[in-house]
Order: sequence, then structure tokens, then C-alpha cells
Amino acid sequence: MNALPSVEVSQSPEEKFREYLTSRPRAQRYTSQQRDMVQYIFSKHNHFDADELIDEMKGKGFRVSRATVYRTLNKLVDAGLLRRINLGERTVFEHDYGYAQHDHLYCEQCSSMIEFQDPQLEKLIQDVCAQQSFHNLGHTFIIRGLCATCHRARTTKRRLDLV
Amino acid sequence: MNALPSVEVSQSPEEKFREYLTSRPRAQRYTSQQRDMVQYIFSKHNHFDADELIDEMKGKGFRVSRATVYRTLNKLVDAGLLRRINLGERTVFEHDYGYAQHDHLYCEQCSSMIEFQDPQLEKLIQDVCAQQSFHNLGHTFIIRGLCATCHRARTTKRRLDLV
DNA sequence: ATTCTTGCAAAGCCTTTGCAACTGC
DNA sequence: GCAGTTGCAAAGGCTTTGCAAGAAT
Repeated sequence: MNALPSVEVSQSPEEKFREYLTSRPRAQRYTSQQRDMVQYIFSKHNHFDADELIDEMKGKGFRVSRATVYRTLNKLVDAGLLRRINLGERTVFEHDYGYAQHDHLYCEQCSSMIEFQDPQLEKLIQDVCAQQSFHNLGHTFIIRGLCATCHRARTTKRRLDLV
Repeated sequence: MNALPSVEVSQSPEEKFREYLTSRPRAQRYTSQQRDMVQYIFSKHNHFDADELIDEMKGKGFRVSRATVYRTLNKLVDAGLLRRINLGERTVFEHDYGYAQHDHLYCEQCSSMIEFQDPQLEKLIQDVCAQQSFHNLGHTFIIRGLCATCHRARTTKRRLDLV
């Protein structure tokens, strides 16, 4: 995966999550299941859905129930640690905390997600919002298509089919 | 709703759909339920989800079953008459055939969708795809926030709350 | 006549939730 | 010990699907 700049953060994801939990109107608890999830999720940078996470963690010997995973993922999104990305067919999560704002190219063939940053986009959003007197709170931007590898494969195949 | 330019089309949506149905490998049939749906959907320009469509059509006295509505909506998307927009919480449909390419501002308060066109966007997409050797097939772009009315209402309320 | 579509109800999929047992603080 | 969390299984939305009856060509 192409690397985007990380953002300097003073706290670890785990600390940040604890802070979120304890600063709630009614303090929430930091449990071992939640700790396992945060540590596992932030041990690598990738895009994953709930099922993948459950399978992978179970494979590594963690004890996690489906309900707890869903509950904790919601908290992590709420805490600003994860971002939820709705791809239509499935919903994936990615790191938000400590990671630069970016958008995605989504390959419809192999499901890979290529991250990119483009300064033009922020300006475009501000222009449009200003023009429509709209108060911007966020956006969803996904470019769909075929990654270089899948496109090449498909083009080659098509050429062969014609022979 | 702010008006975007319609696109000149030589066929009515109904004709276009018939053409799609009959030009399939195995010809499909054009039924009265499908006709009712196409005519109703293209009688006004708006964004709607499956449930809203069913309720509205039943209210107008049409006989449509849930299963048929879902089946026909899928066909209409496939035929290029409708575009499916995934908003996360719900999935809505809008006219595709005969309507200019555009994107949306989505008000999280009142669920209204404001359409906009911005020539900068197409260039941005092409730039990014060229840079990543990505073969573009489409995109999802939704700016989320508060429309002018809802933002004004919320700001006013906050001011009153402080009194 | 043949083949596709409809409507119903059932099933699928993903996610949430009620509840009793459990655990952090 | 109190209040929040877990795990299970059940329930919730939304969408699809199997099947027998009905309709288009």
C-alpha cells in the first residue's frame, strides 16, 4: 500500500480511547476485550470489516464475541479512532486517529483500496459549500474502477479472447 | 430544489427501459407493474428509497408488491435509468437517464439532498487516476453537513439556549 | 404454449439488543 | 458493591429468493 504521512499524535490509540471512555458523562469501562481489539486493530494499517476482524482475531487466539466487536467498533468510531467507510456492498473501517485525512480509489475487481490526498478537493468542497450556504461536516469520496493490476489483466485477457 | 440542466434524450424512460428489456440475451417482459413504476418514478424528480416509493404508490392506488419493487428497481439501475445512492443509513434512488451528471450535499438534519455540478471535480478525478494508473469507472461523492435552513435553526437555538 | 413475472412468505445478511452472568473501578 | 460490559441467542431492518399462480409474447 502506498504510504500516506502519519500525523504526530501525543497519545497512543489505547490512551486516547481510555480518555474518551472516562470523559463521558457516565464513565465507561476499559475492558480486556476492548484493549485486545484496540491493540490488534492498530498493530497494522489496513481496511477491514467486522467479519474479517473477528476471523483474524479468533485465528490469533483472542476471545471476542460478535456482539462485543460491533459494540466496540461503534465506540472506536465515536471516539475518533476509526473511520467507517460505506462501500455499498460492505462497510469497512480504517484508522482515523494518527492518520492523515485522505480519500480512496476502490478497485471493484480485487477490493483493494488505494489512499490518496489531493489539496484540490478541500478547496472544491469549500467552494461548493460557500455557494450553497451549506455547513460542511464531512464527506464521502470514493473513486471506483480498476486498479492498475486488474485493469492490465482484464485488457490482456480481452486481447487473448479475440485470438 | 435547485434545477440542474436536463440532458436531451431521444427516448422516453419507458421506451429506454423496453429497449433494455428486449435487448437482453434472453428477452425480458414489460409488465404493467413495471410500467406503473417507471411512469410514477419519472413523473417527478426527487430522491426516494424503496419504502417511500411503495408507500407513495400504494397511496395513489397502485398495486405493487415489495418484492416486485425491489426487483424492478434493480432492473432500472441496471438499465441506466436510475442511480443508486448509498447514504449509509439508507439507500436512495434518483434519475440517471436524461439527467446531468452531478453530486450531492446531504443534510444530516432534514435529509434533503442538494445537487451540484463542479467542473473541478472531473479534473481532480482524472488527475488522481492518472497518477495512480487507475481505471476510473465511476465515483461516489457526498458532502455531509447541514443545509442553510437547518444550520440557521441550530445556531439560533443555541443562542436562545444560552439566555 | 412457453417462459418470464408476480406476490407471498420465508430466508439471508448484517447489525443491534434483552438479559443473566460477570468484571472494572 | 454498583454500574457498565460480555456473550448468547433472539430480534430488527432491509433485501433477496423459492415457489405456485398469473401474465406477456
